[in-house]
Amino acid sequence: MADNPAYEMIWQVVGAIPPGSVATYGQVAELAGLPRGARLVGRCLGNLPAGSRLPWHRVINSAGRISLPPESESYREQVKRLQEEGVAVFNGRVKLRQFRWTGD
DNA sequence: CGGGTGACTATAA
DNA sequence: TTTATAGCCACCC
Repeated sequence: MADNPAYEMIWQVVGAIPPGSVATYGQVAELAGLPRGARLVGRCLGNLPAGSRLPWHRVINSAGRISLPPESESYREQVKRLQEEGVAVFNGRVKLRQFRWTGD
């Protein structure tokens, strides 16, 4: 687990994003109680252990784009998973960005 | 303690 | 629409 309690909040919020939907780093941070913690969310996801079941692929940046280097393996993984959930992605840009929130 | 870094954002041009 | 700038904050030298 994390030493930083904020990480657990982030994990909880990210894990609550329903399939077929996406949220921005800033949105996740705010819901986690970290109004300016967008970068922390990015750091947190970057620290995720391989094999984590957290749906990190549902988190994108405020421009509605995937925030990973297009040539990276993680990028392809994210696009693949999103498309499998029915989220349209075109050249790194996510269409249908319905920030559905079931409210926890 | 200081400086650099980055899966971020908002704003301006 | 794109690029440039400036804030942001935990983490790592």
